[in-house]
Amino acid sequence: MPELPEVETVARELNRAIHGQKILAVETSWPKLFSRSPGGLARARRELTARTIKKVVRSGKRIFIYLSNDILWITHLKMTGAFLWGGKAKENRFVRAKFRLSRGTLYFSDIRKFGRMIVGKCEAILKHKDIVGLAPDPFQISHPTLRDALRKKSIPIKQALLDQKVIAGIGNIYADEILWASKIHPLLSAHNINEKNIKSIIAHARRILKKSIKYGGTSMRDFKNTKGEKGGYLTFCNVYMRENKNCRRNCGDTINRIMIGSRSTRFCPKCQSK
DNA sequence: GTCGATGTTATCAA
DNA sequence: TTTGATAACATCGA
Repeated sequence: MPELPEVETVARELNRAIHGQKILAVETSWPKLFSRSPGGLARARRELTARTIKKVVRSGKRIFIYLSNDILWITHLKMTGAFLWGGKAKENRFVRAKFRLSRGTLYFSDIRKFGRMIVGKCEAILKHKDIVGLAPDPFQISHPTLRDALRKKSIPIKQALLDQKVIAGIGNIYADEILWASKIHPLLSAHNINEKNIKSIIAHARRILKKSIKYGGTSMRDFKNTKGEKGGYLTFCNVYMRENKNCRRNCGDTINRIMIGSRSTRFCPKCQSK
């Protein structure tokens, strides 16, 4: 599910809901959730238990939870991971872990079990191979940084935008939306991108992602916020899930769907010329 | 029942 | 360096 706007939505809600609380216990039926955490579940549980939650923020597509004692707890939701908190966040059969906090239980639900958490001393976790080398997100990245990263790639721009070491936070939905807004063909080679393209990509990415955050992200099937509600951005999508429909620029053409790097890609052949 | 597709990404072989 | 396949999993719809 979750790309930058969805993860931002969750991180903000989580920060409001759980900051200041203490982690009393960690219960899970899915130890693999911590398979990429140094020392696995056992050590993660030791690091988490009895810590106080200082703040929750988003970095790229990941949720960073800063705890007392310089502990950092990072979660990647991957396709279907979701944190659930409060009223409607009832237990469901996809709950893989429960975090008993001072004022309630935080549930981690994950239908496809791709989600992963890593926990440890902040300094060490920031050097973890999954974390080190990640690029800035569209709000942080500078024009020269993105230009240099793209220049090194001879892959289609669509694929480059999905590379978290080029620019973080963009996934399949927003890559297509950003390219449509920028009138760039998704197969255009990344190193053929010009200065105007870069400027356009950054500007549209910021505008689109900001608006999606405002509407709580895009829900196709599974994405839910911490209250179990869907996001409202899908109706604003111009290409995602709109194959064979009219281009919203009324150019007369219809949205096409092709595969790029084994990901579905939607675009308007008329507006997005090579 | 079978097949293909789904918002992500790590890993490995060619 | 890049590409494609595969794997991690489960669900849904045709």
